[in-house]
Amino acid sequence: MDSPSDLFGHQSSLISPFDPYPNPSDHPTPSGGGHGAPNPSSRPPYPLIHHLLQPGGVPMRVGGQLHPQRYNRQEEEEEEEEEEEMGGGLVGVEGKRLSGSALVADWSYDMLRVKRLRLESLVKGDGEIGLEEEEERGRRSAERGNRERGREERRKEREELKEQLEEARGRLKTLQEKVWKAFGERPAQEERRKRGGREDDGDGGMDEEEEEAETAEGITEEEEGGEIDDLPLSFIPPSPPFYSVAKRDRKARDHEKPTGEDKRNVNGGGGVFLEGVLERAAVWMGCGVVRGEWEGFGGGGGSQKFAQALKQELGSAVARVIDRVLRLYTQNQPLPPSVHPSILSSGERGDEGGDNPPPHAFREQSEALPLVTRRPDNRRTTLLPSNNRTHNPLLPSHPLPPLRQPHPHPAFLPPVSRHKDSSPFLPPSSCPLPLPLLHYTMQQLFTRSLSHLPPLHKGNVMNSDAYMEGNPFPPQHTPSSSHPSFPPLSLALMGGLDRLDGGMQHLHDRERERDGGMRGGGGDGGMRGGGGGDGGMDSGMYLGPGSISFFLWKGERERGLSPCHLKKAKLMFFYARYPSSNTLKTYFPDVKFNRCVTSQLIKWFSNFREFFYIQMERFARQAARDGAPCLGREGREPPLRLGRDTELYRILNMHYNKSNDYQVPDRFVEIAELALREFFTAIQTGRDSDPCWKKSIYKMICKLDSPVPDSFRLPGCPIG
DNA sequence: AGGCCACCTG
DNA sequence: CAGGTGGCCT
Repeated sequence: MDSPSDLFGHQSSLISPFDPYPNPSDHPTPSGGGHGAPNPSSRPPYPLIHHLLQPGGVPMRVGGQLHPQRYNRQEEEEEEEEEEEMGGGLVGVEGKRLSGSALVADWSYDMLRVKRLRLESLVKGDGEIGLEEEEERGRRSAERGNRERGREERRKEREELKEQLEEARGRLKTLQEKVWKAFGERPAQEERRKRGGREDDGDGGMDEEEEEAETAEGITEEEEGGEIDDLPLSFIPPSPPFYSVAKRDRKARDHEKPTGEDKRNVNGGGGVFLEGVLERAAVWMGCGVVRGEWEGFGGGGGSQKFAQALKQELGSAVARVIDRVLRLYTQNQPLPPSVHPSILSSGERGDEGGDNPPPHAFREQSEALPLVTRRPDNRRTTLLPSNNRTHNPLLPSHPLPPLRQPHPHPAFLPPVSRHKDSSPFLPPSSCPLPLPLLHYTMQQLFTRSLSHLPPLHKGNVMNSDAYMEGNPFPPQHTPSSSHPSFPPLSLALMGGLDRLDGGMQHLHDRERERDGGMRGGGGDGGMRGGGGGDGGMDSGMYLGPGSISFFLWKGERERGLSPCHLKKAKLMFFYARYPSSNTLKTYFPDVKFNRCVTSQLIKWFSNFREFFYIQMERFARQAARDGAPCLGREGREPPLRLGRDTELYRILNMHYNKSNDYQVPDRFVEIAELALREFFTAIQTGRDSDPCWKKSIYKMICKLDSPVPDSFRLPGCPIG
């Protein structure tokens, strides 16, 4: 079952698989009785924990009695120890295994002691019965005394816990208010009132009476189990933004956790995000307090744990909010005055920045969503995907359902009709819709997100936007082995949460290392561009000290390429025919890049291009020969148009989108048409006799890479 | 020299 | 889709 340590992947069983006596029930119990009990002396009793078995070494054995509660407390203490170990990151696995073994071993030890006493009493004859009874009476009396002392101690503990609870409540309240304040939201009281469907008194928070009653009644094992059962809500790992409800549900099933709250968080208004965050944090805290895990907020471990819990929940929620806001922003946000539309075309023209755009705005945008592409001459140029929202690949090319796009904007009309007459070397650039991500503070983003969050939409055939909604993770991303990490974009924007984070410097270092490698230009010369045009591919990904990199789960980037990555690469080909190695690194965040992997990915795209060009040439020749009956419906489609009902379209879709789970972007259709016409013209004019006749076409295609949707930054497979 | 490319081949 | 090769570029 989940426990607070789950959150950090430290749910390592308290019973070590290497423990020679993994299951206490395997050992003779007092009630089970019977002969043939294992002789403690014949099996060296728990050498690993021998020192713990020394007198006074095991606090839970009170007066030789078994105290389940004490065991529980011991267990909790050990959990705390584990978490402290995690926090410090200094204690290895052995330490945890040791504590788990100690627990079992002590129990076994007590069992054996009782068993031995019973055996002794059985072996002794009737003559000794009187003495035995005397001893037994004395022992019982002592046990009664011990029990009473135990009760007394427990009562004191409960009182202490109660005090700690009160203190914890106060601190939680303070924290909550700080959180609300930080996000400019309504006060906590209002929040609690709204949440208080089950709370009649409007007192908010957890039901105090109920909770206190629980605390006062003492903590039985059953109640402990109940508390633990409540935990999962608190320990749902950070879900990736755009994680579809269906996938979330499946994921949640894997976690054996209820999903209602998460669904609500996804579908509901933004306020519910924080609601869920604080609620779960409160649940966490409540559990921790009731279970006596905390030594008070000032006790170090407790406050740290709560801070981490709160941070995690906030991080998860904020990541979703940010991504949703960004998506909404690309749909609805008018052009801010600080960003001039011209930067779009300049960026797209490959002007390498230049002096045109307002430097700060330009840089910030390019930091957010630059796109590095490459020319056939092996040079790179940095484009500005965020400015290319005219062809916003985040948006479906067809009209959205009303709920998804309540305020249609002319800029989002299908781009085909707009650009078909433009020069093939000048990518369409009308009606730019920049994305001034970093002009908005966290608070602004959050506030905006709270105002209008449309419900999710999921269709059978996913367009790019739907992809963003429902980016699942490949089957191999099992909950135990991998938790989704946040997309870098969110990571960059989530730095505001760092204040809640203490350290995790080693993770940050790893993140910085990754970032440095990418920003350093990868292996092939890096990016060009003057002015403030390019801040590097991942400038927006830089993570400050103690940053959100905390949310990257260990091992996330320790993988090579999988069939899912191939699939993703194919889908990515719709946007980028010539992705740079930096681009690949950006959009395959769960892949550990080395020279081999990079080459592999580049080879894939090389193969994709090869197939693409072969088909283009083939159909162009066919069109030149037969008058293009293979393209478009005769008499209705203009010549050399790649209708979605054409054979070429079918072939391309079959190759790059075999499972048909992705709608081919209009942009790709445009580019295919363009390539088709170029091949066609070259063939008709006889240029194809030139051995280098294809190069110009390649060069053209190379310039037409589109921004890859941000959703591709998510790790794993794009479509389930 | 190393990276990336198109091209060829299996 | 992978392996190999040669060309081009930095």
